Order: sequence, then C-alpha cells, then structure tokens
Amino acid sequence: MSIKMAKLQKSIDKRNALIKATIELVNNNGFHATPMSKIAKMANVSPATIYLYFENKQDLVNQTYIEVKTEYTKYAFATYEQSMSVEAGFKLIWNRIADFKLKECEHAMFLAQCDNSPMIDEDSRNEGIKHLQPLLDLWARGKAEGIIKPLSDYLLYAYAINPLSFLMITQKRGAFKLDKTHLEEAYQSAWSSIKVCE
Amino acid sequence: MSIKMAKLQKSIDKRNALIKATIELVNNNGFHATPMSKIAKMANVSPATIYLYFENKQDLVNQTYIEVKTEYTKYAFATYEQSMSVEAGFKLIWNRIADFKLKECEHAMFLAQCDNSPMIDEDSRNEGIKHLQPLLDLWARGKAEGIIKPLSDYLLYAYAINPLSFLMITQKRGAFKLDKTHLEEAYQSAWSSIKVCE
DNA sequence: TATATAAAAGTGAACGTTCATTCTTTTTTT
DNA sequence: AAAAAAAGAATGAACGTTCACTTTTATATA
Repeated sequence: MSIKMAKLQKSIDKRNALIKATIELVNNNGFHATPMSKIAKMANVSPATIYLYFENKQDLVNQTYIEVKTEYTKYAFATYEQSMSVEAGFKLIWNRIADFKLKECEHAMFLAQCDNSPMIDEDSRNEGIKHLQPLLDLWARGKAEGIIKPLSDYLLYAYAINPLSFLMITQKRGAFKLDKTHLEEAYQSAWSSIKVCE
Repeated sequence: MSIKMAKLQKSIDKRNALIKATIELVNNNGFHATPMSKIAKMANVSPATIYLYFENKQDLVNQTYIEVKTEYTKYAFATYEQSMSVEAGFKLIWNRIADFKLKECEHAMFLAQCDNSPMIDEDSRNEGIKHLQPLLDLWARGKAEGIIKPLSDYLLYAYAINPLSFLMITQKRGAFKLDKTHLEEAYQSAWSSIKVCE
C-alpha cells in the first residue's frame, strides 16, 4: 500500500511539473511558440514522457486550463457561505478573486490568455465556466432582493469581475502598482456599477 | 501621374488584402497557427510577395495591430470635441467605442487577442496606447471638475472601457446577444462606476 | 526471502511534416 | 531595354509525435 502510494505520488509530481512548465512557458511565449521539447526540459522530463500523461499538446493545454480554473474558483469561493447577505457575500468573493489574481498572478495571466485566444477547445472553455455557478446564484438572489441591478450575468461579470483581469495584466506589464488603496477603490467601482442605486 | 496613382493604388490594395487576411486568420487560429502561406493564399498573393511589403511575420502582425488600433481610436474620437461637457464627451466616446466593437467586431477581436497575449512587440503595444490620449485628457478634466472619481487612468479604463471588450468577445462566442437595451444598461454601469456620487 | 518474470514508466533519437524565408525565374511596368 | 514587382519552387530549421529500447517497479514462484 505505502509502496503503491509512493509510486502514484511520483507520477503526480511529474504531471504537476509539466503543468507548471506549461503555464510559465505559455505565459512568456504563447501557446504555439512553446515547443513540447521546452516544456519537457523545464519539467526535467523526456519529451516522450509528456505523452504518457497527456494525449497531445492540445490536451496538455486544455487540462492545464481546467486545472488552473478549478484552483481559481475554489479559492474564490472557499470562505463564502450562502447564509451571508448579498452585499457581504459579493464583497467577500470579489476580494478573494482580487487576492488570487495578485498572489497567483502567473495562473491568472494564463487564464486570461486562454480566455482571449482560440488556444482552448470550446469544450474546455465551457467546462471552466460552470465553476462560477455560486457567484451566479448569489447574483440571482441579489436581483430577487432588489439589491443588484436586473442585468444579464454577462453584464454583471463584465463590470464587477472582469476589470480585475485587466488591472492584473496591466500591473504585470509594469504600468502601475495595485496597492491596498487601489483595490478598495476598484471594489467601490465594481459595486457601484452593479448595485441598485437608492 | 494617373498611371503611377494606379500602380500605387494596386500596391496598397495588396497590402490591405494581406492585413485583412492576417486579421481573419489570426482571429480564427491564433498567430502562430497562421502560416504565411495561408495568409498569402487568402490575399491572392505569392508567399514571397509578403516580403515585399513586410520585413517578416512579426513585422506583419505588428503593423496590422497598429493599423487596426489607429482605425479604432480614430473612430472612437471622430465626433468628439473638447468643447463638450465631461459627461456628454464621455457618453459620446463610450458609445462610439461600443459601436466600433459591434460593427467592426473582427477588428476588435483582433485587438483583444493582441492585448492579451505576448504576440505583439512591446514597442508596438506602447505605440497603440498613445492613441487613447484624448480620453485620458477628458478624464483629467472630469477629475478637475469633481465629476469623475479621482482614480488612476488604469482603474477608470478597467471599469469604463474594458468591459466592452469582454462583452463583445462573449457575444461573438454566441453566449448572448448585445442589443440596444443591453448597451444602454452597460453604459449606465460604466458611468456609475467612474462618476462621483452625489 | 531470494529470484525470475511481467508490466509500467521513462528515455533519446528519429521521422515526417510544416513553416518562414530565400532564390531563381517570369511578368509587368516604365 | 532596364527596372521593379511578383511568382513558384526550393531550403533549412523547427516542431509534434512516434519508435525502439532501457530502467524501474510490482508480482509470482521457489
């Protein structure tokens, strides 16, 4: 048993190393400018070994996307509970997302690049969208309670969440620094744009 | 003279055809999955001819980016005048941008993909940013008049303009339809998030 | 427990293909 | 006729993937 565990552990390490290398290289060079040979080298593995874990290059990047997206949404909703008020829930989730995008910047950039290019299969993309359900449910509740504007989820997402991606990427390019004050301001803008005005 | 004009005209036509083909193919397949041979074929030109107009593939995509970005900002500011009030000016520019993103969807998608991947040289990216100056000036005026929140331009852009990219891409993927009502709502959200509350 | 055998994991080199770019030739323009 | 523009074929490099082989691990047998 413990022997089998050790063996399995080893394999997962290699898979993780491959996914990590994929994220880093795709971030810096883009999908098609990232050869399998480089991914293998960075993961300290033979190119052929990649094909023991993934069907092909497309499968590797699809799986990487879903893995990172899952990690992202898990983090976003980790401390959220349905018993919270709409405003408190939204503030919490928003801050967790902001937190993730700043702390796990590399992962967030990878997601952004995938979301804005034809790099990912549509199936994998749809798979990734599902994970946002708790936020959509929260918004539905907010609309029912008359706290959140009765807009389509796409509009709410565009104004409440997506701007964080832009800010994170812009900051990563060195244009400016996102500090605590900026984040508080950003949250106020986000909330202003989706809350019902009194 | 008229012959020379005709000749020059012909050349520009070829250049335009190449840029048009680049946009379409890169939109559908991504930069590195778009071979020069296909660009040539779509533009009805020999692969070798591309190199009469562009140094290499990178130069082709850089020039395409700058050309589209210029067209975009020209459209955005075409009817704007400095004599307008801040609110009227912003509303006008915002609507022109929305208009462009919906009407020239292919071009807007190309810009979005460039802006979110390492496909474009940093120099070309910076070149593209400059064109937004009139909007930044408007915001500066708005802040001075106490109409617009005293936020960094990056924050204002993230909440007022960037969401349109997300909406355009999402609509293009067929997730929903951006009609007049949606656009009016989107504008209200944009304005809510950057205006000073009374 | 020690050894033999089978299976699984891992590898480096090689293959066939594709690609950006260049070379040589042909066509068009002046 | 000279020069410029365009074409198509050619080239060398790079890539994703596969292949034949080795090493490691697990299982069975004695």
